[in-house]
Amino acid sequence: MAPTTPADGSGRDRPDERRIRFYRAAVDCVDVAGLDATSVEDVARAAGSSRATLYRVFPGGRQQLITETVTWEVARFFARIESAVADEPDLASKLSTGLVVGHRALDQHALLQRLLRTEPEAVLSELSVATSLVLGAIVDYLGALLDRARRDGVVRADCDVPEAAEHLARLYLSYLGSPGRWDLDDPAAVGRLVESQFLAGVRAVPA
Amino acid sequence: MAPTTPADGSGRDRPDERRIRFYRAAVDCVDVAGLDATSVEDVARAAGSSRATLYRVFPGGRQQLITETVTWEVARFFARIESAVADEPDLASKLSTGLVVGHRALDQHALLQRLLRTEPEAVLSELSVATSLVLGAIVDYLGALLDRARRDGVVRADCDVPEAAEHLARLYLSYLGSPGRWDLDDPAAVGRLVESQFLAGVRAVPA
Amino acid sequence: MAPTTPADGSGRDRPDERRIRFYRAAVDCVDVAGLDATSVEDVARAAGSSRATLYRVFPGGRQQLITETVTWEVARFFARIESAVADEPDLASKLSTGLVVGHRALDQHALLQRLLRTEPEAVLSELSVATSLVLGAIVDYLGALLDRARRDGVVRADCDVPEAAEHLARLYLSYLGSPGRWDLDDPAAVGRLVESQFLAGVRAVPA
Amino acid sequence: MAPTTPADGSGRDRPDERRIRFYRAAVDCVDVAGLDATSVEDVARAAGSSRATLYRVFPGGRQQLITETVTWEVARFFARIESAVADEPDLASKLSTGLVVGHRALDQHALLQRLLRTEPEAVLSELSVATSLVLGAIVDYLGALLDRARRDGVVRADCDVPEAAEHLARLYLSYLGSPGRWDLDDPAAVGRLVESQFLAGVRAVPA
DNA sequence: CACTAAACGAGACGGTACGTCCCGTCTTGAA
DNA sequence: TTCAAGACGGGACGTACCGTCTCGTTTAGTG
Repeated sequence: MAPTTPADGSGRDRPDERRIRFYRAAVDCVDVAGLDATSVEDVARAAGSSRATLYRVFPGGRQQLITETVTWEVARFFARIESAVADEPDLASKLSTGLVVGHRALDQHALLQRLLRTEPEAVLSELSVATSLVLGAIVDYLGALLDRARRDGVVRADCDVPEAAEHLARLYLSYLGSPGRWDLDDPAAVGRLVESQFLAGVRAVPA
Repeated sequence: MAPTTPADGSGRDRPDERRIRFYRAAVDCVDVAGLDATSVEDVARAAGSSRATLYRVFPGGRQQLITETVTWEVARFFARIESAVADEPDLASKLSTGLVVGHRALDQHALLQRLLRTEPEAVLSELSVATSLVLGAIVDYLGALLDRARRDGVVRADCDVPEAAEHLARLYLSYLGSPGRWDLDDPAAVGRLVESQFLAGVRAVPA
Repeated sequence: MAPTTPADGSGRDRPDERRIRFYRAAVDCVDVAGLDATSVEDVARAAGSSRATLYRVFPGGRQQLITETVTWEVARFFARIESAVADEPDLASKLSTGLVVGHRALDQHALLQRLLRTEPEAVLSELSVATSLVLGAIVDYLGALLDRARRDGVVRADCDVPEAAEHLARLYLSYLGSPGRWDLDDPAAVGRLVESQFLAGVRAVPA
Repeated sequence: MAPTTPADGSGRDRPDERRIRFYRAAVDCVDVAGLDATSVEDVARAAGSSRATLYRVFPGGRQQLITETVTWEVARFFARIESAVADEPDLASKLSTGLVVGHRALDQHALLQRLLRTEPEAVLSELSVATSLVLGAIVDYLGALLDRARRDGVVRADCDVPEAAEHLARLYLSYLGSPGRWDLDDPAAVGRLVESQFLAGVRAVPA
């Protein structure tokens, strides 16, 4: 629970860094004690700051602090997935890897784990709020991929790209959130999942 | 904010009725003032009871009250959809009607609206918790429908029913939650959505 | 903490016995847990009864129960001293024995000890209330003794008996309550105390 | 029931003043409504403060507040007597005046009156607790007086001063608390009381 | 011996106060 | 000026107890 120290040794840091230090502190605290048991005082102390300063940075108080922190953390979560997927060559492998990596990251993500386990009632909401934004981002990302795939002939020419992208994004988030009968730790199973549920409708018929 | 009165004029009612009276009171309060601004006292008063009794009924306190209330309300929400869908003849129309009715209900549902608008951070979580249960229920429901549809020859014989049911359920919840580009108020559009995104993969090829 | 059982085996007993059973139960409870930590429920259970019955016996509730119990216990306390003193032949020895026995009884009296130690704020009051009554009783008792002593020539003939009796009673209660520099466990010291402080003014001058 | 205002107009005052403001508020409340009917909230409001602050000042809660308040009030009570007695020339008149003034003060003291009348069960206890301290203080005070009186030849040379001082102190408190047959409003009677019961044994025999 | 009346145990309930905790605001003093 | 430190009012929480009430059962007297 050591205070998240500033990046440099200087006493004062740039506003953004200070803001992020609060994010980190909030994540740490929630990680350890849960959301309800985390007070503004706790976060301020963990950030090596005082409550007064926290309220100066987040005039909206606790509410704003939590909201921004979750948003920030979710963004980092998906950014990590995106970078892991960047190297994959084609759409199918990007989807598969995205599911596997995302699932593993979710497993190892202490914050989300903690929250989903003990207080599902507070955090997933934020995540859900973020969902629409996230969905849009993923739709854009997949849209670009699909576009290229169609030009490459991997995807049916009559495929409505935006529609299909949204469809894929929805499925991706749905399976990532609750895998149901699918074992996302098994790459082969994930491959089958992607093939049968995600891409069945868009694959170009092999001549 | 009139107290939700007991069904009958008797002073004492059956335990279940009293519990449900608390549910109703909680829904009303959250409806009016929001979740964070709703105190245990408020709910007790709205239920025509006292705080002490509320704590006797819900030893878990505020947490238990909220959790049970949201679960109860979500159950009622889907029960309403189910009954609206009961009369529809086939799978496609059930799905379409389910989307339309569900979307409209969501629009008119003051509680969820209120919560999604002002405090997304608390309620969707509950909903998310419920999601797994809800998903399971819908999967079962659709599974039975698909089974019969396959026997009737409407669905491909080689369709993996459980897999397809889960798929449909996921899509249903996803589109219900955030329709994206689709206008769920337009039955024709919904028909196209169901046909192209939901059933494309399972339809028996018309001989 | 076993319930103080009725004197006879019958289920119902005379009202007075039941009342006294409540007194005993209250004394036991206060003895063990202190006054503030003793609830009406505790006393009722210790008396092998129910709260409802206790309220039927003591309509004044907790207040009445406590008041009556303390009064009863104080009466018993002084009654014990009186019986111990009954056998002593003359005034001086009655006073001495009364001090010694009273002091020892006070030491061994768990209730008063407990109360004086942990919650001086509640019990001595009752005792103080009782004081006026107790004072009167002791005055009467000592008045009779002095009367006879004067007739016997042990006490000066010009002694104002009521005045002297009150004087002695005051001194008795004062030294019993807080012995100060006197060791009430040492009979010789008590003898000197009685002689010098109590009786110096009333002794007949030996011819 | 107007809030006891701070001495100066400043918003913040010295800790001691605030503490005393709580004392005064507590005395006022108990004065008006009785001890049992006085809640912590009442005292806080009467002190122009909040419950939270009261608990910060008195971590022991209601118990500590009451105990300290009674101690403070008793000290003020005797201090008032002491100052009234300061001008009297000799021991006898100091005792007489002390009895008269103390009796009158007791009569006019709303708090003690109130408590002795309605809830003897709570306050006298505190007073009793204080008794040992008070007794010691009075013993010291009277001891000094007696010492000088003996040097002046007013008191017998063989008088055991500490013993006599304690004796007088006990009598003083006893008669002050319950005057019995003596009318403490009649200075002549008080004079006789002091002469016959207090000083008879210590007076130097007029040559 | 059955039958009624009263006493009792059990427990739910409203109300109230307690002590704790935390939030958001404010002031003060030091860097 | 900016920040840390911390006091303060306000308010909700969960707990505990009180005093009242209603049940259903047991006990004791009476026809």
